[in-house]
Amino acid sequence: MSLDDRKLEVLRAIVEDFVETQEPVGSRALVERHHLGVSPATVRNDMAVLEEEGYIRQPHTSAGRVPTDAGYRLFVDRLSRVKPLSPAERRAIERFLIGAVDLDDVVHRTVRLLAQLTRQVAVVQYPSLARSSVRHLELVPVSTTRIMLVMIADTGRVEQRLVELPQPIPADDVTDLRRRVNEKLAGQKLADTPPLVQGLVDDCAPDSRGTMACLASVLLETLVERSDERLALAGTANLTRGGVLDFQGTLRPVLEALEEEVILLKLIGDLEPSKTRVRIGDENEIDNLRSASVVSTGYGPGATIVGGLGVLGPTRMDYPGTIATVRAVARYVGDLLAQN
Amino acid sequence: MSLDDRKLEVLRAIVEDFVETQEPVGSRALVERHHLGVSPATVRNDMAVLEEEGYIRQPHTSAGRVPTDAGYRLFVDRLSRVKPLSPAERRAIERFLIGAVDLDDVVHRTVRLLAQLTRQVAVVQYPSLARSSVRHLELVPVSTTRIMLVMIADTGRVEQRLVELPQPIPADDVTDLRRRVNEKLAGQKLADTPPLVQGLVDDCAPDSRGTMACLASVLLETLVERSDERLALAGTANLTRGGVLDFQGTLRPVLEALEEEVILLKLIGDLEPSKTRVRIGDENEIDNLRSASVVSTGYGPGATIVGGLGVLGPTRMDYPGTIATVRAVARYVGDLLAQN
DNA sequence: GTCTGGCACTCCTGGTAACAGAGTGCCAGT
DNA sequence: ACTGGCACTCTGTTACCAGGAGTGCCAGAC
Repeated sequence: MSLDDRKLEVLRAIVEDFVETQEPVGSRALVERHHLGVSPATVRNDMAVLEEEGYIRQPHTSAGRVPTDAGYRLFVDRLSRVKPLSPAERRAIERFLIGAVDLDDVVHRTVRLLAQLTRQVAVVQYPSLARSSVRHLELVPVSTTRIMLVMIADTGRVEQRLVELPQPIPADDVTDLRRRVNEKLAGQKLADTPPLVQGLVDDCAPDSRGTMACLASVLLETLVERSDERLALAGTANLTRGGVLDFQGTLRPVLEALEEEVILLKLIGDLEPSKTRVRIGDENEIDNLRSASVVSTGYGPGATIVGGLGVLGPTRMDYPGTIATVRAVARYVGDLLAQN
Repeated sequence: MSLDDRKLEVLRAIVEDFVETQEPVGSRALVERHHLGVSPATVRNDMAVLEEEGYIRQPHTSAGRVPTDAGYRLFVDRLSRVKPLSPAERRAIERFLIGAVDLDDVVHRTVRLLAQLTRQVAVVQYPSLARSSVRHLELVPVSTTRIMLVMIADTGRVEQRLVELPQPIPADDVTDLRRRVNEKLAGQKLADTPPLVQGLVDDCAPDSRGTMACLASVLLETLVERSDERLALAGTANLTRGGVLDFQGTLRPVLEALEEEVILLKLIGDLEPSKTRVRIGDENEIDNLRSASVVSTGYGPGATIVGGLGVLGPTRMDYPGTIATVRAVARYVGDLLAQN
């Protein structure tokens, strides 16, 4: 059976009230706060159906109703319009992001901003290397048999690794090496580099091939394979809002999950282009986060995506507002990156 | 009046029992668990004195006694021997730290190790720039009027900043600039560089002075003044051990404080050479941490100190064990850095 | 068919009272 | 200087009760 309009309206009212008050909502309060034009008894009948269908439940007999994960899901998918941001929020975003001096700063400001605006835990992934391109590769002789490899990506990220050489190398050769490497790789997407790196070794004169091979392996390992996606986190203190009620009594599992970078990356990493993703409660694959919801999206200059960002909070969260904020921040950060 | 030996012994017993059980300890339990050779009544008299002196207190009339901050202080200063680490712990440290591939990795492993061993929140400061020396400065032309400045410190830290030039600069001049800058600064302690940087500008030919001044200001700003000491954090989930009892009911202020890098740096940053510092409860200047204790120390290769590390937990913590662990980890990390 | 008012029922909440247990302070006695 | 004894105080638990909120269901109205 399908739910008629009024039942959906009742569900929306329940979600909105519960999000606001944090308390199970009963039929009387509902008709009073939202002018539904029907009596409590009618609402009760609707509620019975909604409960039957699994969208709401009662904590105990004769308590009000509380949305289930499925209820939130329906709410998000069909019952809510994304709230436009207030001018104050827009201003806050702009004020926060202009004046960032480097990439680190951008990421840090962004994550704090996001945490502050949504009043939840915010996560921002650094622009992913795999999706960036090489701006420049620098080779710095540290000793005769060691050079420091520094890669600068177009997003501003910088990565460095020490390369141990099999044999001493004269300074002039380093210059030559630098030129050759840059000619081949500068401007290329990192994801496209592996065959090019291989080409570099193949094109090499036999006497310097050992050195180049060595360099190449570090290049591959560091810049491509090693998926050390960094990220920034802020707003954990927001978990304590709403007392012990959210997260079924204990922050423990949530805090644990937040410490695992791998988990966080999985959370905000699955990016579909320009789509905001909402995972509600049980929809999270991570057991520790079964009592939490995650709103995430990708960001990047223009239409390309170089990283993800998002927020995590109790399932009882203001989805429309949060989604709007996450999207807006992502867009601003993308624009900011595009300016470089 | 001074406290005689038995009173001190009673205090020690109270601290130890309370740390273990988390419950106010009464006179009867005390004589049973520690063979003090006197009756409960006697212990009660001693307790009355200890309370008079401010070392213990009763949560309410006719509850057992609980140590005050002053009590813990006395315990740490005079009543406890630093516990030697168990062989298992030593092995854990070694196993954890070997295999670190770069500085980032070392710091991350260290902070997790520390959190795991002490079962508290761990903080590790990256090797401070101010205390490091310059290994190499690299200048990378990004466009004709922008160059990327990359500094590599002897601790392995790398910092980069973009420099906007007042006028276009030919590639050869960049090479020259790089040589001059390195000749002057490579190998110098960062703290010593400001006058040297000034010297660079003064020695410059007038036509390139504008460029050099520009570079110099970024150098000063970025590498010296900007005290963007980074740090790593782990083990926040440990705050939830001991239920809501520790931290007087709410993690809120503690989590907030942990988000402020400035605060954390202050906590573990005040380093006196090779001394372990213990701040107990109210001794913390930060209001949010009045219910917490911090054990911190400096680390670095040999006798020099390049950064701080430490742990934060409830005042009710195992001080001897924690102090021992913090020291041991700091020493191992120092040795590790010395190997580079 | 759909909605509504009424009613009995369930369950949570808060307050009170009673009680056992733990711990103390103090005092007189060794 | 220590100890046993005793009265006192406070907590935590349990039981109980009344009040309130909310439901489910049913018979009747539109």
